[in-house]
Amino acid sequence: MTDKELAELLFPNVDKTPEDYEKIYPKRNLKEGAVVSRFAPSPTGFVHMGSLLTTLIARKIPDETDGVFILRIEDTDQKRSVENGIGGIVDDLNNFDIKIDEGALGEDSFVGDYGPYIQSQRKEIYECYAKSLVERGLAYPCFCSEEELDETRKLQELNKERIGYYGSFAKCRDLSNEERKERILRGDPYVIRLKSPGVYEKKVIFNDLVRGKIVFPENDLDVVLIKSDGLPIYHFAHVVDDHLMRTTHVLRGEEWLSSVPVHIQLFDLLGFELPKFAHLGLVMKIDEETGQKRKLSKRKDKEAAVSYYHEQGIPVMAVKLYLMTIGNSNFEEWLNQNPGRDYNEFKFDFKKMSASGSLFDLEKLINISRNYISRLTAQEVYDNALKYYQEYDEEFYNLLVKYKDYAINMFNIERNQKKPRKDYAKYSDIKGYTWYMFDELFAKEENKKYEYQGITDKEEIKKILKLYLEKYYHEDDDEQTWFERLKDLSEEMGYSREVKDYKENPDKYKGHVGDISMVLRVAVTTKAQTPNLYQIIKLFGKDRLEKRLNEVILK
RNA sequence: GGCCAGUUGGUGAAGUGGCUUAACACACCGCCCUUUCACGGCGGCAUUCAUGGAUUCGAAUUCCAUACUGGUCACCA
Repeated sequence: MTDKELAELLFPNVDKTPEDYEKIYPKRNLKEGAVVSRFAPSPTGFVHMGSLLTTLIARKIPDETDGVFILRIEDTDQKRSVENGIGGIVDDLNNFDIKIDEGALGEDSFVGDYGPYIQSQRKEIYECYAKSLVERGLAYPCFCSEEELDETRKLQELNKERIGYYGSFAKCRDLSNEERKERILRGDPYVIRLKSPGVYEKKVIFNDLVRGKIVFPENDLDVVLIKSDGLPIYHFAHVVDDHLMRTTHVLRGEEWLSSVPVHIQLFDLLGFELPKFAHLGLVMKIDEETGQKRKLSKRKDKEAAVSYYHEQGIPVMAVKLYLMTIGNSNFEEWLNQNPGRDYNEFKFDFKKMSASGSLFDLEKLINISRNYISRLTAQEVYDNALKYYQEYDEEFYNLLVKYKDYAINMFNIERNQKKPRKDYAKYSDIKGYTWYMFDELFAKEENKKYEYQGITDKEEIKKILKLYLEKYYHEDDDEQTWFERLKDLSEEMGYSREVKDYKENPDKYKGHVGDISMVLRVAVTTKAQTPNLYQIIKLFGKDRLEKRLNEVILK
C-alpha cells in the first residue's frame, strides 16, 4: 500500500488540494512593508492583561504600515471553550476600542476574505494539508494510547532521557502501511503525527524581533498534528492559518518560544514562507502566598481580566497608556514630552521592547490614570462618569443626570489651570469625593460625620458660623475679597489674620485663619479635605449655603 | 532532569567599551509653598549593574563559568 493510498484512506472526504487553497487565499495585495498581524485567543470569554498588551501592539503595527489586523479564534480544544466565549472576547476588544480589520464577529459571523476565522470551522483545510503530508510520507497515523505514552515518558524520566515521541520511542512511526490500514479499518482510534525529519544534533537559527538571534536544536519530535477528535493541534493550525491568512508578523507570548523549532519545520515542510516572530515578555506578578514572581493568572488574579478595569472605572485609555509604557521603554518619555497626544502618533519599535517579563504595577497604572483624567475637560469627565455610574450606581447616576450643569461645574473646580487638580484616579472615586455636593446624599444621616479639626468646641463653631452668615458672607465676592473677609472674621473672633503670626506668637491668638476656614469647610461639606472652598461655596449659592450652616448652628 | 530565555534601587526601566561619581518615571521619605487636600518646587533614595573569572589603558556594556528567576517538554492553547 502506498502512502498516497493511505492518505486517501485517512482522508476520503478531502476534495481540495493545497494548490486550490493557494488560489482561494491569494497573496495579499498590500503596499510594501505592510504588516499583517493577528490576535488568536481561545474562546475563554475574556481577554487577559498580557494578551491585551500583545493585541495592542498587534493592532498598532498594521495601523502604522497600512496593514491588516485579524481576530482568529482558536477553539480546537473543547475544554478551553466557554459558553459565549467569543462574545466575551469581542466585547473586551470593543471596550478597549481595538478594532479588527478581519475576523470573527461572533459565533457564526465574520468579516474578511480569508475566513472562516474560527478554527473549528476550518477543519477541512487542516485535513487537506495533513493529507498532503501523509501522501509525501511526512505524517502517519499513531495508535498509541494515553497509557502507553505515559509509560514511555516515565521510562524516559527514569533513564534520564529526553522526553517525547521520537526515534525508537516513536512506536508507530515505522508501522507498515498494511498494518496501519488494518488497524484503521478495525476502528482503532488514532492521531496523525508528523514524521519529523529533524536531527536533534543540528541547530535551527531564527531571528526573534525582540530577542534577536536564537539557536535551538532541530525538532525531532513526531508531534501530533491532528487529534483523535479530528481537530488540529495548535502547532499545526497556527502554521496553516497564518500562512493562508498571509500573516507577516506573529506576535505572541514568550511561552511559545520553545515551540518555534516545530513551527519552523512545519512551515518548511509545507513549503510556506516563514513569517517574522516576536515573542513578548510575560506580564508577571508577585504571588502573595509564596512571594515568588509568576505569570499573571486568569484564575487567581482579578486584575488579569481586562474587564476588571472596566468595572473599576479605570479609563480605557489609561490602561492602554500603561501597557504602552510597559511595551516600549521610550514611550513614557515621549508621552511626557507630548502630553495629551494620541498614543497612535508614537512610533512603535520592537527593539525598545523588554525581553524580560515585567511585574504588573497597579500603582503605576493608577498614576497614569490620575494624570489622564486630570487632562480631560469637565464635560469629558462628566460623560465618562455618567457611563460608569449608569452601569454601577443608579442613585448617583440619577443625580448626575438631574444636576447635569451643576455637576459639570463641579468637575471644573481647579481643572482649568496649567496643573489641574488630580484627585480622581478612576471614575469610581468620584462619588466618594463629591457626594456632599449633592443635597440628596448630604441629607442622609449616616453621612453626617463632621470631621472638625483644630476648633472642636461646639459653641465656638456655632459662633463662628453665625457671625460669618450675618456679617462676612457676601454672595458676589470674588475669591480675594472672600478670603479677606475671612481674615476680618478671624480677627474679630481673636484669631490671627495670617498663619505666620499665630505661629510666631501662639499666645496672642486663639488660632489662625486656617482654623476658621476649616470650621467653614467642615460645616459645609463634613470633610476636612476638599477642593477649593471658595469655589464650592460659589457653586452652592446663598440659599444652600445658609441651609447647611444653619444645620450646624441650630443643632 | 533536558532545552530556551532573562537577570541594572521597592517597581517599570535608560544604557550597545570612555560623555555614567548609572537618565527618566512610579512608590517612599524629608523640607518649602499653602486657609484643608491636591498641585507645584527643592532634596534624599543603586559608589553600583546576580556572582566569580577573563579580555582591555578602561566594562553595566565583550567572552567564559556558576547561581537564581521564568518559560517549555500534552491527543491545552
